[in-house]
Amino acid sequence: MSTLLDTLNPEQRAAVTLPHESALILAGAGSGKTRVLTTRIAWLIQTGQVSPHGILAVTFTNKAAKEMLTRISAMLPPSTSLRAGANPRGMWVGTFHGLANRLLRTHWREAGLPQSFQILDSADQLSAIKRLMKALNVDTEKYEPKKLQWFINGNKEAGRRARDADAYDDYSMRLAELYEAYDAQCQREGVADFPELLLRSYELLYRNEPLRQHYQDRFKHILIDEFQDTNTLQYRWLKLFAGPHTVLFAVGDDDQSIYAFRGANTANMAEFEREFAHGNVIKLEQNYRSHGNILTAANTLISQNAHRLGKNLWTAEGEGEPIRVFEAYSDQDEASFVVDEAKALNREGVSFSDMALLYRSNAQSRVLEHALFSAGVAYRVYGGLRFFERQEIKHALAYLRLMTHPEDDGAFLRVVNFPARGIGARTLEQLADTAARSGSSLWQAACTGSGKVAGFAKLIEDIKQATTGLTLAETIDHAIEASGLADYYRADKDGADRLENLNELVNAATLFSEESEDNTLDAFLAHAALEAGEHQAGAGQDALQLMTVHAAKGLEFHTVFITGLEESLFPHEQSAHEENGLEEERRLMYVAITRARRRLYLTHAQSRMLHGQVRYGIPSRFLAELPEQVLLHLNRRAEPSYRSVSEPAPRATPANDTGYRVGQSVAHAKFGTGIIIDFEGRGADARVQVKFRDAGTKWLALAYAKLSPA
DNA sequence: GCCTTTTATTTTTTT
DNA sequence: AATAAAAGGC
Repeated sequence: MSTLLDTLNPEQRAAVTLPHESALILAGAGSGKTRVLTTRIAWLIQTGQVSPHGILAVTFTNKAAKEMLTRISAMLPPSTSLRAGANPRGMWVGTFHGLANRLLRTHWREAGLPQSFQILDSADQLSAIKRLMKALNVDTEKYEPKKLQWFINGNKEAGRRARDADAYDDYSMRLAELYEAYDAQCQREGVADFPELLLRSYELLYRNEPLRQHYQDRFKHILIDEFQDTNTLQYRWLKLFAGPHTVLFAVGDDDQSIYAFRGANTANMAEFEREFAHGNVIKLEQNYRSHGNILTAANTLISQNAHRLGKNLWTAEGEGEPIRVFEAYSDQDEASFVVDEAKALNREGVSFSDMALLYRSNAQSRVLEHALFSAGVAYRVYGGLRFFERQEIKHALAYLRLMTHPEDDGAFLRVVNFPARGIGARTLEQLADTAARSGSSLWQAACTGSGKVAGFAKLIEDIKQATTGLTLAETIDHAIEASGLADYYRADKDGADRLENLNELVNAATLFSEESEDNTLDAFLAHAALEAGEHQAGAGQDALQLMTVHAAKGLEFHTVFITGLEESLFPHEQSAHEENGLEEERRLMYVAITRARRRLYLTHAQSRMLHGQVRYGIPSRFLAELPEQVLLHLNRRAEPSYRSVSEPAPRATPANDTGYRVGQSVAHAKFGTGIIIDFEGRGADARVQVKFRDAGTKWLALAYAKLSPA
């Protein structure tokens, strides 16, 4: 027992062994947050205060859930061991969405869903919305499908159905109407989008007293990780599980709240303190991860946010190395710098898997990947194009969905004519009419019809017949062949990759059957929707880790490269239009910095390929917000020293008599500093377009504007 | 009705 | 740059 607690500091120990009352743990980055959470679970079980059956632990990502299970089972004696994925002792550990799904699968009847209801991911949801708008003849110029999706999800995440939605003018009232129609369509087709999983299970427990009583009695302890990321609905969801005797243990860090864009509400922390913790708040401020300079940088940066609960991390470690700042000539130059440094570090003994290459948005990984590939450095990309979101996989999944749940019109439309079987727009219109008139699904209309459409229905039926009794993997394999998907991609000259991915899907199914206790097709389809990014080939190898800053939360590395530190990229220009957008970007930067244990690189490029053209950027304001004494500027030079061999020397700027060139930093008496992004005319007529750090982008006549090189 | 070419649009972050 | 929607030819 004591061994569990031996290595904890006093605050951590206090948190782990808190008596039987709810508490809020404010845990800074690297303060042992996950450790405290998992140790508390192990401690509760070992001291016999609760059986695993009575524990509910909620996380946000699948990665975190897996990590938690692994750590808990390592702390408990083998007899109590918990297989990853399965939970023989009945502990509930998972993401909000995963647990909501579990609840709805168990109580589908009470929740008013078909047993085989399907889950729509964001892309599925958007196409369902487009389909709806088309059927209702909505002007998609005036009402953009994306806007409607945003409206629906925003309302659901706030716990509001269409009738309660914020509607104050004609426009939003129309949106609310469409929201209602969308929900009706989903209900008709027996599908649920992500926020629906939560809202539906919330309503289930809210309305069904015996059921609520059952779960409130069952779960004695509820533990929540990353509490700052909960949205209004998730918080209310949690509260339904909490009976009068339930102990809630919430761990969070307001400085790491980076999901406001999907409804996360940091006010939940204050609310929780008032409603449950009653001043029972423990701060974990000792950081065990990073050296001093890295922490100083992080603290200084985050202190510039106005909205904070307040907290300052400290470390017992020394200052460590300075933070290295590198200004690259171009994005390619930046990439080769990173590759060179990573290789050098690797030679010094740091494994590639202990280095992370972070960026603000997924699109930035391309150039980096290219440089790594050319240099022969193994790397692994997290997120980005997710496996289960590839079109060939989506097609295959659509066939599988039709087999188990034929009312899924979205799946039907996706593959009814893919591969092509002579069923065109005209035919489908007629089919949709028939279906609408009889209030049935496209599938039912197809079955009663004749010709090619009926042939398609028969094809699905045949596949279903032929696969009864087969294993999950065999079923999927057969469906891929019989549907004609495999042949289609075999005939396609660019189809080799896609064929391979389809093969990989069969492998994923095999793996899933081995690991999961429920190996039905429905369970696999839910898994595909909920864990779209978890399946990635190439694990286990010593590879450099590439991911967005968002994806890096909760992880740590010996060395971290933060790339693309330019205005409008990081902070992202979109954030300027959002309320408190800049503060969220700063928290994001804070998260990025605090991922590093020993060494941190911050890089930015003068020019970058963006939207298909070269753009000139100015250094991110976040660089200026860091204390100069912890920084080491690796270069301050005009010429690139790092350039890949394949890349041609930078184009010489056309000779002109002005002494200025595109890409150059300049200072203006009134507008401050900026960078020249375009040039026009010569001599006395010469004008330059300058992107200023604070004053926006302006055209200036060189003869009048008093510019000076900066 | 199918398939290729052109045109437009888009790009934040995730369950 | 890359992809989706639209248009045009077969």
